[in-house]
Amino acid sequence: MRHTKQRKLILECLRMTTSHPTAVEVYDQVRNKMPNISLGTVYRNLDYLCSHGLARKIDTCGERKRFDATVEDHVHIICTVCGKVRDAETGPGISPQTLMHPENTAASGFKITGVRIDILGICPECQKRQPSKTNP
Amino acid sequence: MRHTKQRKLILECLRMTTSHPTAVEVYDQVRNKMPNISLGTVYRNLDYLCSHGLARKIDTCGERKRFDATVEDHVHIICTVCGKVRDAETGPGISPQTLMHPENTAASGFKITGVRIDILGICPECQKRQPSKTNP
DNA sequence: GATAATAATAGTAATTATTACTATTAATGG
DNA sequence: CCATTAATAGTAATAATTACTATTATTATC
Ligand SMILES: [Mn+2]
Ligand SMILES: [Mn+2]
Ligand SMILES: [Zn+2]
Ligand SMILES: [Zn+2]
Repeated sequence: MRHTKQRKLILECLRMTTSHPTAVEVYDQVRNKMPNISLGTVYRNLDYLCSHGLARKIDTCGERKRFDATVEDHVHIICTVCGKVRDAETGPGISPQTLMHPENTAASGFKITGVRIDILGICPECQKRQPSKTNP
Repeated sequence: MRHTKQRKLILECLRMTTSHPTAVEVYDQVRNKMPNISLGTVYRNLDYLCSHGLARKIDTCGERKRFDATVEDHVHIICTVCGKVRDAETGPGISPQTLMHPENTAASGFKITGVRIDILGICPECQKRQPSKTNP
């Protein structure tokens, strides 16, 4: 709601990189410009940016979440060992079966082991509990 | 490596349900049959089962991991609010574009908001660090 | 079946990512 | 400028998972 220096800096930092950083990585980066920003502020603002459509939270296979300023739908290549995330360079209309073909993934240098497809939504219980804000 | 009662019970529990339980949910279930099994044992065995191809660990949108005894590739419907997981009833050869069409998801009762597609693999750095076991 | 070797366990402590709390600061509308 | 109050820094708390360690129980061998 308010345009704070911290919020602007965090979004800038996220837009500057393609590394899909963790909250702590954003924190470390952002401290170069603002040495006493707090980690809590970074977490709070990353959540804020996500809930306002300016960033996305990524569930990696590791233990900590990663963040992405690219909000358009796109495919990620995720390392199941270290949790690293890269953007896949796939065109539109690609099928799950062809997604992991070498010609689509070679550039990443990853050794591909599988594809994960999840449909995201809101379950019946949560729909009852959380009526849409436009229709209370 | 050894066939313990605990390990057998945990796998049985996981195979009995379609709920994609968390480690703690498995723990609660399994304690009915073996009241003083420890939570650490549940975590250790779930990891063991996953690394031996008998179970899968699921990254939900929530904070805790879930587990699935169905190891064949299949599509999940995940609640982005509570992290609940259901199996999608999709046939083979379905495209990402049609995955979330109402006719494929209506049965779940979920309000669908998006599809998440990730390619999984091992990054160049981790390939160097972790040479395949068969070729040391 | 008894025995020895040791993988696995129970119980507990430690770690780590994330969230909550609170007094203080600073963005914003008037 | 000033009042309002959202947001912050700093710290404490929470919660999921992992690590540790003495003890137990599985399994291979006799
Ligand atoms: Mn991305
Ligand atoms: Mn499943
Ligand atoms: Zn890696
Ligand atoms: Zn839900």
